[in-house]
Amino acid sequence: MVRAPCCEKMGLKKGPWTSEEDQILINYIQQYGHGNWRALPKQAGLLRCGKSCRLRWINYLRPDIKRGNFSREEEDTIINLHEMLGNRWSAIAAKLPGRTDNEIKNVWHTHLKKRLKHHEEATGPAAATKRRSKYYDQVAKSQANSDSLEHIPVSPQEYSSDMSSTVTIGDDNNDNDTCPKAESPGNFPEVDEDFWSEVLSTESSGGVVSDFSAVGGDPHELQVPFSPLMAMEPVNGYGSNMHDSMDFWFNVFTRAGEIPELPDF
DNA sequence: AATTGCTACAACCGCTGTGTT
DNA sequence: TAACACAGCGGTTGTAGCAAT
Repeated sequence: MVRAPCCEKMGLKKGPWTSEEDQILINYIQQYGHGNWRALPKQAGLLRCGKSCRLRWINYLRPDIKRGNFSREEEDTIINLHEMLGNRWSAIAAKLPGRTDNEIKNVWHTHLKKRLKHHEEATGPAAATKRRSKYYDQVAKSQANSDSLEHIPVSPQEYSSDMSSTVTIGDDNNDNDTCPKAESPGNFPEVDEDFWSEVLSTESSGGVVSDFSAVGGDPHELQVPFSPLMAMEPVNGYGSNMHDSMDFWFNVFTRAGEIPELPDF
């Protein structure tokens, strides 16, 4: 079996879609659905590759697409989700009904990155880290208080609107500084290479790390409840992408019963 | 009015994950 | 189990439109 090229270069159109093409695609999908994108253009009579049709439908023609500018609330949500999820645009889009990953990615690169940069210039370079730590601090507090997610800030406004009151690294006078260790690499517990390689190999082989004593330590020593994102960072040194590791680490730690699941935004 | 530079966004490209044979 | 097809994802590019000069 020989794999066919993704796109037949010969005779297939590229570039901006015309309104006629849009209409053909809409009519076809409304009538037959889009079971097989690869076969769709031929059946619909379009000189496009399936990939192009899929992108056009998902990013532009789908009836549930929300057009127009992003609201301030949506922008805040993107910023905060981006802090937690990184460049996982589809995951972010899943939390914003009617918005596509492509659209969110564009908005991020054209507006929000700048907005965030200006904001951090005004509030200090560690603002994002503080906000992130504050979020996880509240997760930890909530778990300690009630074992529920009831008090976790689930809207961006709840945990970003009062950034001015967030903690400062090394500010011993700040009573709110409940999570200094998560912010200060110097206080982050030492974890030897064996731990991370063992965790990685255990999970990649399909296993679940539930006995941390077997791989080098007690999860409490890692302060996992306070800072799962910090805990991910050492993995970078082993060639993994930090953001792609997000699900991996949450799986590891939540299944180990150490932190609650992230709230559903 | 013409030119240049910038911004926003649609679309493409290459890669990865998953299901199927 | 390997090879493949396909869908989906994220990075990048191309270009239209606008503002500044």
